[in-house]
Amino acid sequence: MFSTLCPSREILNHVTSRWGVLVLSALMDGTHRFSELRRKIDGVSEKMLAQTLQQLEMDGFVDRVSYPVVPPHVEYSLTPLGEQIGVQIDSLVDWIESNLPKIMKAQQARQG
Amino acid sequence: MFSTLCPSREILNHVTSRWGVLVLSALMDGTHRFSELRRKIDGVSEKMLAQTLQQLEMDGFVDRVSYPVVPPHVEYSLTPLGEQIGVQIDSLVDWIESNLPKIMKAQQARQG
DNA sequence: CCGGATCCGTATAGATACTG
DNA sequence: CAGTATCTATACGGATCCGG
Repeated sequence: MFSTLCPSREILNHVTSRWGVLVLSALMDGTHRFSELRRKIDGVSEKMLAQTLQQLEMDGFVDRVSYPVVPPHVEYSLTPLGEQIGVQIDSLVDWIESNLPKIMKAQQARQG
Repeated sequence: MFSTLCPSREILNHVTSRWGVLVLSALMDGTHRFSELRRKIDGVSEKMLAQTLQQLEMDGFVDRVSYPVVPPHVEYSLTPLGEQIGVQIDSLVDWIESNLPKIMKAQQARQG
């Protein structure tokens, strides 16, 4: 188990953050604009989306391309590194979705 | 993309929480006592460890066995469901660890 | 003594309103 | 449209207490 404040921990915290997971998963479908991501990721605020995208960009997982037009046009996509970690994330998300019935049933059994 | 406050989101938040990831990963090595986990997971406070273990227990990923002796003896282990999701988590953690050099280099390149 | 529960202060996550 | 500024909520750590 690696130690506090080491780089791995920072990366892990960014990637597994509440919105980091969903952003990476969303970008697995391809390039998206800011507002597209905002609509696609239910419940995310503008601030958290911007912040999460900046973190993932600094970590080298997300590529940001800004076109100098008005109104602004910015496109986000995964870098090769981002696609690789996106596979891991999607695997986790898919596992939860497909095993949700089992999980719920296990929760219920524990209640009784 | 599933919506806010749906069960999948809750599970995902627990599992990918700051300490949830590390607890699941630690328990992949087998049964641990509370204090063992506390030592193994660098930087976790007693409060957050207890809280995280309770969440994961309620979700059906962690099994808690308390022996009525003095001093108290409590053992934590993964349920079958927990082991399955632990595999996903470990896969993610391992990927980050083994790709850390690449990630750091990508970060550096972005700085220059 | 171990495994928590509880209270409190602070740091960060988060929503809302505003700007270029 | 794509963000920032400002404000509020909650996550978190630390100290303390407690029951077995």
